Amino acid sequence: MSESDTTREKIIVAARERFSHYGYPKTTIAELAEDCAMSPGNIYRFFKGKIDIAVEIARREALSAVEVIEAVLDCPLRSARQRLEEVVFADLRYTFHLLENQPKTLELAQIVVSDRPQFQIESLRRERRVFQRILHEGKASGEFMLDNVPATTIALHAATTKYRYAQLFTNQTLAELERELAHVMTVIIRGLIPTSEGHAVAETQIPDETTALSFAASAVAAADTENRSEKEVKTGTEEVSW
Amino acid sequence: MSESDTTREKIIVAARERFSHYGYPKTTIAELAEDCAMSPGNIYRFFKGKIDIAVEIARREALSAVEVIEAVLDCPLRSARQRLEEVVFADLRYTFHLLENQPKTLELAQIVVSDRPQFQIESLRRERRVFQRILHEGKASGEFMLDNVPATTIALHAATTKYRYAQLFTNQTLAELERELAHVMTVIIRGLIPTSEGHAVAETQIPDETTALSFAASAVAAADTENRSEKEVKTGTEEVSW
DNA sequence: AGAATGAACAATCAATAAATTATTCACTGG
DNA sequence: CCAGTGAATAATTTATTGATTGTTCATTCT
Repeated sequence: MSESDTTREKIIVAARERFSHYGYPKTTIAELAEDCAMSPGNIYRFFKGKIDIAVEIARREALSAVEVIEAVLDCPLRSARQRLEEVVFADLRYTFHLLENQPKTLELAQIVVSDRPQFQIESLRRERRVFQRILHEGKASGEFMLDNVPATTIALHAATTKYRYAQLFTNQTLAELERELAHVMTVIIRGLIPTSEGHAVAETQIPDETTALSFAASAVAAADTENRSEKEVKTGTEEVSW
Repeated sequence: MSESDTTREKIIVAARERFSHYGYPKTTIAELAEDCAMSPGNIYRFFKGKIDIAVEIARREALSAVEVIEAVLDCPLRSARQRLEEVVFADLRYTFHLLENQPKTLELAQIVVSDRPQFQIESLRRERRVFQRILHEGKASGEFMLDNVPATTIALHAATTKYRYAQLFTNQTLAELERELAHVMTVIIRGLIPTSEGHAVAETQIPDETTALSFAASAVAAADTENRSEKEVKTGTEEVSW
């Protein structure tokens, strides 16, 4: 068992080297086999296919990334607020530098996610757990006030989406993103800190789809028909924010 | 002038029809010319190139989308909070349905943005103006408390990034996204509503890059070398959230 | 003159062929 | 039996070519 484990490791090491140097697509099984001084066929005794080697590498690196973020929790910081801020900024900086310095890593991740969607879901879940732990501790200590820890965790995670792998969404600089994130965190933290008189602010209810927008849509439609002669169906608008 | 203007409109109408039916790439200038009963060369008296026709169409649709959102403001809603919620949910639903029903529209937008990055920046800016107006009104009426309207606008807009063209980032259903967005808005609104004793919660400061993370990174590095024999440089992690 | 043409040229795309690669499996040596 | 092989095959990628398309411009209407 130990024997075949080290062989497997040898393959992973060789693959990591080649993937990060030349990229996943340009690395061939034959090359990996040669690096490990074995035949191509033998690789398949350890991995079901080429993609599975990439999945294993990605899985390990995702785990170690969360470890980096989690380590912030062990650092002697004074408040839950500070922990939260540190973790979020660490995420921004870590992923920003990653995309900046290791483009092949992004490529690998995209390939893995594109035919193992579950991979992404699990990675995000792991990350959320870190958030949840901070919120939980903050609530227990009375520093934060929230009625629903899991829901707030999801909210926090979603609201900071733009600051994970930010270059996928924007071409702002890291400094600009940091300034922006500080503003986002200011609002969020204010929403978590308890008020002097228990919290009075009710939750947001999902508005009815027909309430305001249908009013708005019909108003615009009316304005539209005034000065346009086209008879085609309204197809909507564009502009993208990825 | 009026003559050449209607010719230009004729081209736009023909292009919109073809683009939405067959897509931008599969529509040829020769076809547009035929639709307009003119020669291919004549198109170039009205547009510098094929892409500029797409830009004009996208520009108009982006403007009319903001009109739809803006119309929410004219609807008789009671509070700034409600306006904010309506606008954000309208955005989610509008863009969600757009991607669901009009895939060609997304394609067009991506093509336009990919060689006119400025287009996206301006579209986002227009959208942010709607947010800013609501925040400004809410502040004036005393319903919201914020020291810095432009900064809070940016924060609000950034925190809701995931809910514009959500399918680009996730494959959650609309209902799931709505539930999530409600949580996000709950936290944000709580951060905007004034406390009984003027606001005491200080802004988030951008943490020093070295403070917690360097501590964390070295801790993990130490743990790593314990049980791994690879000598390669740490290349970071993956997992993507688009 | 201004408006429009359509042949000409360069750039891009699609189709196909050629080469490379992933994967399998009957086989070998220990 | 187990670790490993490498030639055979299936799948994918790359290269090549021919056709299509975007764009220009000298020329023709009106």
